[in-house]
Amino acid sequence: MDETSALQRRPDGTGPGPIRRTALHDTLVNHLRDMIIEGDLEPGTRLHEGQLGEQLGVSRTPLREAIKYLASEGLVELVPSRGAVVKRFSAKDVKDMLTVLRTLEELAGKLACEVASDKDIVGVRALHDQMIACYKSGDRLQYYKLNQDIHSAIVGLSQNAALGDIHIMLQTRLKRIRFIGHEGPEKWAAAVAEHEEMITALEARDKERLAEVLGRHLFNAWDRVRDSL
Amino acid sequence: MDETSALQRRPDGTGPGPIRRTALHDTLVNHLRDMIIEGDLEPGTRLHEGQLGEQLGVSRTPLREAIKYLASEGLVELVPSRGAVVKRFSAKDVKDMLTVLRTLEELAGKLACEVASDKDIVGVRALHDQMIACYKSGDRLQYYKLNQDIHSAIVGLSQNAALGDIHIMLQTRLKRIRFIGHEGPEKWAAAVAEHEEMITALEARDKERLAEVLGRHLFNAWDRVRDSL
DNA sequence: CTTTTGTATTCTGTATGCAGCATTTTTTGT
DNA sequence: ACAAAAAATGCTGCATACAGAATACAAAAG
Repeated sequence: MDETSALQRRPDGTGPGPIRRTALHDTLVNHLRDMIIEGDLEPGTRLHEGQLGEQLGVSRTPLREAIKYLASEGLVELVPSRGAVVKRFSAKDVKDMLTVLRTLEELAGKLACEVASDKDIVGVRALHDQMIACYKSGDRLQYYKLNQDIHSAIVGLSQNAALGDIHIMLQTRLKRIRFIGHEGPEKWAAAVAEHEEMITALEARDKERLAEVLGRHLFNAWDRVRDSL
Repeated sequence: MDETSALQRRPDGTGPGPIRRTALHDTLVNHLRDMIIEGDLEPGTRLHEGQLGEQLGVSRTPLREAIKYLASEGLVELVPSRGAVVKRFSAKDVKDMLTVLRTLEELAGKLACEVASDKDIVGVRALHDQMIACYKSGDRLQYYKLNQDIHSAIVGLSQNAALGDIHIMLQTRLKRIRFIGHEGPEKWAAAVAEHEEMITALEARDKERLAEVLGRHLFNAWDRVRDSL
């Protein structure tokens, strides 16, 4: 087995040069976050510093720092004298998060209609068209990714940094849930229709309509995942 | 001036063993947060690990972990190879945060009217009465603290953990700003009047009214601090 | 006098070592 | 054989040590 862990190698594996271009801290945080989101580390799992560190090829010190960072993000929980465990979200937790997310996206939609430039709106439209293409070709994974990107992009249009921060945070906490919820074809179609409506409202800069669609979209999202909890 | 803060007993001290009941991590995080909020560490200041550690009587390792935690909270910024600096918020940043906070408190108010128990509402009323007493006696510091407590309490009534988390985070980021903004007597009176309205609406479980007052209250708060930026 | 370059110092980033607490296993008493 | 106590194991929490990067300083060249 290759002793140099994947963490310390460049992602694209291109030629020689500095092994590390991004700070190890960020890399570690991202990697751990992905492991949690993708279920490599299930909720309730203890984050074993020694073992995990060896597995990733780093010593305990930077690993602990990354864990503390994630704890502040709310993905893991720190238990005194006992380390960190992956946080477990109840159905109510998820519903609560979606309630907040809904309100925030409604706000973002309204702000976006007010302050976004035409060019930026065209950019979102482009993402949307890509997403539709993925829908038609049945590329679920890419669809899912673009879906998230679109929502983030709309939040970005609002040009409110705090709103962006919190949105990302909530999206991250929910990602693991959504990762599971694979809705059936008819629900999928409904979601796509909602997206069509969204982009139309945005292009028309119709604040109220956009907010309403965004809210409904998330409400339906809750409906789609509630069974799988 | 007491230079040695009692974060931890020094090993060379001959006194009885250091009594550590709360985890050092939490203590450090809270202490650093306070230092930032109260202006001991001004925006733009570099967090000097060696010096700061010696000052607080802890080694660099737990200090760094606390800093990473605060970085995730958004109070400090991590610059690769250069450590951490206290984050500086522009006037627009503050306005953006207040915009989000406003929306969240409106949501919290509506939810609170729906799900809060009568007993809990009585509890908020008690805080309110205390605060009024502080207003009449001119105790600004305690007034300020109770003010925050009331807002947090209303959010608490909504029984939405995610909402609570985010609210605390935004309040924390804004605390330092508010710490500066000392409004004059007439504005203070206006704020108190708004609080009276709030508690009335809450006791009547009047969702829309409570949301409206909370929103107006924060909008005015922005007016009160905008000059001092 | 200004600019540049080489050197020294300081600070961050990471690894390692040690002590204390938790938990589990073994031992002992009934 | 079973329960309780005691020892042993493993892990976390903190401190220290070391290496590399960045900055500050100084000397030399233009």
